[in-house]
Amino acid sequence: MNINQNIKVAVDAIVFGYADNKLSILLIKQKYGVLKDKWALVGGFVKDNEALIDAVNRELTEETGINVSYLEQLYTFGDNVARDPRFHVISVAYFALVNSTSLILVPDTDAEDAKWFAIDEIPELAFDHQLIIDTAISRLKNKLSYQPIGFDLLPKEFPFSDLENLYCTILQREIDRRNFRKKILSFGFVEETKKFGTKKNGRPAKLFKFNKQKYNKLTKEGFIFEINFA
Amino acid sequence: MNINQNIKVAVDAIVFGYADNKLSILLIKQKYGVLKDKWALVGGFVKDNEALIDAVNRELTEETGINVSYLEQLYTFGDNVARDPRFHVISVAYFALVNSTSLILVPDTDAEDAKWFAIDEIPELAFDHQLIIDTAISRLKNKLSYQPIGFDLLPKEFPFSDLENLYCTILQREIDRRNFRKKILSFGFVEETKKFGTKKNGRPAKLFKFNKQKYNKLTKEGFIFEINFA
DNA sequence: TTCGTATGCGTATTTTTTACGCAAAATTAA
DNA sequence: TTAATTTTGCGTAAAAAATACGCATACGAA
Repeated sequence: MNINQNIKVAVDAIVFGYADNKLSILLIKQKYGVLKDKWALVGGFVKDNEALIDAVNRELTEETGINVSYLEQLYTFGDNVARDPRFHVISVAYFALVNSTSLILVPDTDAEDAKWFAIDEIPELAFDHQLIIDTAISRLKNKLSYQPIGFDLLPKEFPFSDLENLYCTILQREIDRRNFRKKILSFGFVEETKKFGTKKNGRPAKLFKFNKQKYNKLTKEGFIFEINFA
Repeated sequence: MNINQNIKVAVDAIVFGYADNKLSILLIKQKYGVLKDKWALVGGFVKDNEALIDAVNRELTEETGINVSYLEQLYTFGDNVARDPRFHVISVAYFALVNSTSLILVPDTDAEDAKWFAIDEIPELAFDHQLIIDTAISRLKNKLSYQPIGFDLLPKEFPFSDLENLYCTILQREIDRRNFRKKILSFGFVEETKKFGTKKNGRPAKLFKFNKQKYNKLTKEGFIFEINFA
């Protein structure tokens, strides 16, 4: 069998972070090529005999040095054959979350500039990266309701109000504080610690933590995570 | 920028059909190459400057001549770099449904042999195609509960018991006939026709049909499809 | 006619969701 | 110091949805 095919394979990562009641995405300023000075997603070409997931992790390390707490394949973009003006490239996009204590960026490793952009302040992007981001946001919104990924955007220990605000912010709707708390606690895998958070005013809040082992155990027993508030 | 990359891009389609209370997948017998006589998914290499979705549709037409009623991207398999023994190939897998009136196969177009295999009678497959199928079945099970794709596996008009059995078969659990009917009908987009189905015994059943326009309209108004029975 | 089988409609019970009142513990303003 | 303000934490009642199940109906077959 003789195959003559000249399509390049890239990976891109949409890295989400959450801080100060805002959802942000990590972007890289291109330093070379026709796209110099344009912002783009973390990503690059896959190497020969390199697994896709290894390629993403490599790019994440090389370009940002950041440690993601969640990573999954999002979608493969390859219906617009002219998405890259240079040649035919398909991009396997990945969806990543980092917890808010890891939000500080290390100095650039690869002579590139990485920066967080709030979701509603994304600059003009290279390629079809805005489409990719829109897809990722949509996935994040959906997943939040049937998978406990919100915890991957928070520090290990957090006050309940932070979790609640995270849901409000990302889902863009109001939530009844008391019912939300009741529901989450009824699951049994969010446990209180003995610590208290320090806030400017108001009653000090107990800090809680997500017990992943317990969540996994419950899941194996048939528990299905689901949060829906009208 | 100079890129030297030698990765091939393929597409594969997992085509589901439903008949006689059984879920089946369409497979193709390989006639050439090292994998001669092995069964494989519908698929092949993407052409230069060909959109991924066009490649899938082309392969579906060339290899099966079948008309799918639902098609979506499933997942891109590229973590096992040796999944194809010949060279580095990543495969963008698609998930397809055909309604049971289109289940009859046309004579082979491309000197290839296509055949339906019940989900529990899949033969040994080429490449990592069993893994791809497992992923697809898992997706089908999930989607069935939050998207009305069951209708894409049935003929235009069907008795309620067929829909109910489809859910039982795919989700592999019992459903209360009466509650299931009540719930589906409460949605408002499954309408009764004046026709009656002909069965061997028992009371003749009204035929129903899925009104897609109505479903789309409700969805735009905020309706969210969901079926969950314990 | 009677029996077996599958359809079609209804109602009661349980569980979950939703709405919302209010005390407690802190900071800030008076 | 005291009162006002803010945020947390707990509870209870009403509304809605899920579940369980009874039973008449309509056909073919014995």
